[in-house]
Amino acid sequence: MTDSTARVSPGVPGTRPTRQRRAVSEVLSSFEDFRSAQEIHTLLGQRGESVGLATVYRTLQLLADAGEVDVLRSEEGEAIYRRCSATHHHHLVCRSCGATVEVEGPAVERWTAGIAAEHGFSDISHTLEIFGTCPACS
Amino acid sequence: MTDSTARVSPGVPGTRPTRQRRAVSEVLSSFEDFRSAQEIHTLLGQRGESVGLATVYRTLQLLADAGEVDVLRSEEGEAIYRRCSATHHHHLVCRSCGATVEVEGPAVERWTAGIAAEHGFSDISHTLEIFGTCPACS
DNA sequence: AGATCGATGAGAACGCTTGTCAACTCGCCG
DNA sequence: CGGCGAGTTGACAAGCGTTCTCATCGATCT
Ligand SMILES: [Zn+2]
Ligand SMILES: [Zn+2]
Ligand SMILES: [Zn+2]
Ligand SMILES: [Zn+2]
Repeated sequence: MTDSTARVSPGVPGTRPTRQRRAVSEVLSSFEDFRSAQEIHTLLGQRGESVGLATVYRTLQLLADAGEVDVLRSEEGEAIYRRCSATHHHHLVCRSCGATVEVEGPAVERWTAGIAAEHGFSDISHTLEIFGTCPACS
Repeated sequence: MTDSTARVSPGVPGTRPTRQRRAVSEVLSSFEDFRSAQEIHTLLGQRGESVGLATVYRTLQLLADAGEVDVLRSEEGEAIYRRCSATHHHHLVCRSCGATVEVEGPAVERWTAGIAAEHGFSDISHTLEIFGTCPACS
């Protein structure tokens, strides 16, 4: 406390760059579509960069908390992950091939906020995903 | 087959009116909020209308397939159910007590359709749910 | 009533996710 | 450079929601 230097990074959990974290991060960067934790775990094994399943889950959670990946639930309830741009957005996903397009819409953001306020709800979050068949798959 | 009377109900699976199915249906009608299958199972027990957990799941699936209940996933991935109106709508759900408001918005419907068309996607569906804290829970 | 076939319930099985904990690593300091 | 300490890892077990299995029950039709 009396120390003048404010070291932030070291000493703070979840900040150490390890082989495993880099590997997970790289795999995420190499895909455009949403993938489950288990798929990522398998892919890592195939690449020869074996990483424990628990570590994959932990790393994905870190990345999600840091806002570096988007998490959403497949219709079966499985969590799927994808590296996304930092700003708030939603997704247009192809049901057949998984291709994903990030979409934005100030109008929708305003609408949800308005609806929530109108009913006195606070601390709002929302999910909005669009599913369809992409041109290539039609 | 050569019989002229077209009997639909008998012989078709998932159509027999039993005590258990009526019980589940009634419990659903007595609540305004989304509830998990397990909560419904517990509630049935408390009412003295004990129903097996597997049967609760089966019945909820039947009702969902028939469009009589809406199913959505809580943020933790659990499936939650609620008897809803027949027309297309979305939900404003309290994270803490489960209180639910059905909301509609032609603007949003138009927006999603527009985005999808813009990217050449066809056969569109969408999910849109708003989560927050209701006035009573603030 | 008897036959038929869907429906039920108890428990096992399943798949995804999280917890446990000893061994390990990275970064730091002497 | 070697040791120290806190964060990190991995194998495994445990947790949880959901589905499956199968013997038994019961609704409907004859
Ligand atoms: Zn496609
Ligand atoms: Zn949004
Ligand atoms: Zn509430
Ligand atoms: Zn809609």
